[in-house]
Amino acid sequence: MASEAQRSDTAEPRRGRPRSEASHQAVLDATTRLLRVSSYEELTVEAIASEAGVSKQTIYRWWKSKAAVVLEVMLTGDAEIELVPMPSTGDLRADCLTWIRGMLVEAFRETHVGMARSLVVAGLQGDPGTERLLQQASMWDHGLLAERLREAERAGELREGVDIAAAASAIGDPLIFRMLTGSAPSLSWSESLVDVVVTGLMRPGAGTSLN
Amino acid sequence: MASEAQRSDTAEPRRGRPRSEASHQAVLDATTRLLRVSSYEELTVEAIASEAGVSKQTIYRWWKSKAAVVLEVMLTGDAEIELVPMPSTGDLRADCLTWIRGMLVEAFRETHVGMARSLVVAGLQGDPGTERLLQQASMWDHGLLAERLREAERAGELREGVDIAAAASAIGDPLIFRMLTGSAPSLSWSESLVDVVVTGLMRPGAGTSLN
Amino acid sequence: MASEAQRSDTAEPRRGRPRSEASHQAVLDATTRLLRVSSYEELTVEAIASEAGVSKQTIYRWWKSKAAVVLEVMLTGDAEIELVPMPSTGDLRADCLTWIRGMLVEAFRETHVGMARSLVVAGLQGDPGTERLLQQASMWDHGLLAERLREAERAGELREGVDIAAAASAIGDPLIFRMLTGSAPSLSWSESLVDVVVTGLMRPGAGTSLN
Amino acid sequence: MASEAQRSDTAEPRRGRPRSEASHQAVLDATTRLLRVSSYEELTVEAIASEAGVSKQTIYRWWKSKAAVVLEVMLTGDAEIELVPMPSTGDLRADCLTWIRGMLVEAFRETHVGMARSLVVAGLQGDPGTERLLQQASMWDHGLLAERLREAERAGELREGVDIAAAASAIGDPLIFRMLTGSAPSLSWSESLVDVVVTGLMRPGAGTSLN
DNA sequence: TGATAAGCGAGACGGTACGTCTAGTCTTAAA
DNA sequence: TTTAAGACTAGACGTACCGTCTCGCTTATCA
Repeated sequence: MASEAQRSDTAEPRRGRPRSEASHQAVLDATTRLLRVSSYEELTVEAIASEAGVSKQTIYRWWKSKAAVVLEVMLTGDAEIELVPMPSTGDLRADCLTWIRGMLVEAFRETHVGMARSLVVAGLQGDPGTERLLQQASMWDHGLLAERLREAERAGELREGVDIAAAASAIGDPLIFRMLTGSAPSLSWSESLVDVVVTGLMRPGAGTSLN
Repeated sequence: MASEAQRSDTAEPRRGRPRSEASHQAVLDATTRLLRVSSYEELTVEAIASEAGVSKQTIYRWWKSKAAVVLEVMLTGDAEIELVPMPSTGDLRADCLTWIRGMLVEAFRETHVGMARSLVVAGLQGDPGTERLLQQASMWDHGLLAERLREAERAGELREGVDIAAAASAIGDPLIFRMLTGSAPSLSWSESLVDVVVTGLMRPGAGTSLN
Repeated sequence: MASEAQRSDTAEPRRGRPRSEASHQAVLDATTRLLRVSSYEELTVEAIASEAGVSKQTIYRWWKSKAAVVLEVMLTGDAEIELVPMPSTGDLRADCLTWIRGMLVEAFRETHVGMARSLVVAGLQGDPGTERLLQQASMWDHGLLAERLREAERAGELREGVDIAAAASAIGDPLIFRMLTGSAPSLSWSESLVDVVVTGLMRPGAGTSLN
Repeated sequence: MASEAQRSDTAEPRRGRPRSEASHQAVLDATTRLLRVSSYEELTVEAIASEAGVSKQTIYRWWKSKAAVVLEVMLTGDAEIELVPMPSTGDLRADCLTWIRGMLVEAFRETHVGMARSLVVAGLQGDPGTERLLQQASMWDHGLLAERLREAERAGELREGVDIAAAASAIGDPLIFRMLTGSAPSLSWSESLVDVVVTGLMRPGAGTSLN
């Protein structure tokens, strides 16, 4: 990964020609561009090099595999998976429903599906290093969702002792999974998903059920 | 997929030498065997052919790619992903907790993780045909879980109008997802996941909360 | 070769379905037809079978290899390499010159060149059986040429003790060789070839030199 | 052919890693070695690569087919077809007879026969490029023979206007042809061949006939 | 100001696997 | 028993990428 070579924050001035930041960025850009039109499997290091106007050696000097390049693209947000904003009106159930309706439209766009697949395949290449990165992938954090849940927790709306991360996964992971298989769920399925989890989270009596 | 060529149920007598069922099965067996010790990436068609004592041509005659072979292995249950049995004691919450504790032990064995990864990678190869198969994969059905939920529904324990499939996904998909990334969740995380969803499913007052 | 299986002239009635002479001939015809438009290398047994409306097994039942089929086509004259007639006016030198001028036109047609090449390549496949056939190939006999020389010998025009076959080869082989390499010799080269050999053959004083 | 890529005598400095001359030579050597024990048909590109310690791609990078490799081996004399020396005692007839007696022994050795066959088969693969090379093959020049004939011509021993190349072919081509078919001619046949042609070449009265 | 040390694009290298092709054999049902 | 059909094993084909290794060149720091 690139970071390894840059970790010399204020260290010795590194003799020799310094790393070309232009080349570095060109590789990431080229990869992003290519992933928009091809799957991880179809993507080749040679194509990245050619598209970036960079030599293969330069890629291998800074990344140890194609998976590493793809993961850096993903994890540094170069591919910018546009997230739907999470509203905060005070009504947790309503906010989550608004959010998931937006996700159904946004997350199942072809480009995003392809990106998510690339990320997963790259992460599953069997290399322990990339695997670790996959686990950290911010994409799986369901960050905005978890944040909104924590807000509700602070407002005392939730039952005590529930695991916020687990609850966020209960809503977010099924969404991601259907994204990977390319089959967008129906609106009612999604709403029911949110309803069940939110109901299970909230203090009895607080808020209102969907039905 | 193999089934294409056999669809002539009662049709014309099929001239020429018939397909060798022995070879067909040998390929599936060999693939299963190899997948136990290597990842999808490491698996090669040549190795399958050699292990099965079959010529490469025979593989390509009946399957159009390595992904197709792997998917057939998975989807026909040749790889037999052993599921943890789902108890049915009458207490839905307790049954689900028992089940998920078993899954934490069983599903995160190295072999199962490898199989699940192979299935996903094979399904994400960008081919529309294999993609369709991935969506149908029985593995994602969370079959036993959904069945138990339906049983509770028939017993009138659940709130009305909830989508059983969505609820099963809320518990099952996070589990599969962590299986893919190779990071087994903690027991408390898993229990909280079950608790939230089951609570959200059940009629208020029915059953008891974990806390 | 086909002859092996036919030797039962008036023998036992041969049980079972009799050999299809039609298939036999169809194979030879198809081969001839295909060789007119493709080289020996490009010719495939499957193409012969398909063109002849015959199964591959039928071919292998009667011939032991592709080379054997091609050689039978050649050697039984099915491919009928049209020979230029050899005149016999009494003037050996003039007759030979007339003949070679005709050969320059006739033998270097694309079809004949292709056939000769196929014959040679088939014969050189390293199989002793086909090799023997190549040696016997009537094509190399320079039959008409040798016959005319013998006529001159009987007429007492030739020096004594010369080997007619060797002399025929001295004229014929260079012609065949240039046929194989696809480079037709010039008229003057050919005439000089004939002139030198005929001069060397004839009794001093008999006939007249070209120059 | 390899020469194509090297033609930049004094041209641009050739960027990138230069061609490995070691690999080039290793391929030619390996091919020569393999051809000594196997026919052209039996020779495979994979075997050449393996024997040369070179990758298949390197072979295909510089030669477009197996035929091209074999032809380069032949035409650059790497296979060194040992020629029998041509004496020059002043007596043309005697010299040619000495030469052909040597050829009968030397040229029909198994190795030479195999090489000649490989050269011919390689040249007859139907590719215009290799065909052209076949025509130029120095082997067919009958170089030493033609040279000796020209010496006699300069000495004024020959009739005027005869084509030396044609005469050399009249002796050399029949020899090559029998080499290809693997049937060594008899001594008397060979001597008669030489006698007829030399007699036809020489000025009447010069030299003496065999009989 | 030169020597030394990387980094760079280009592209050849040894490998490995791909998916296709053909040879020649084997197994059906029909004739 | 032979036929046409067609599946079978075996193995070479030529291509595509992989990840490594020179080249000649450029761009830096250090002496």
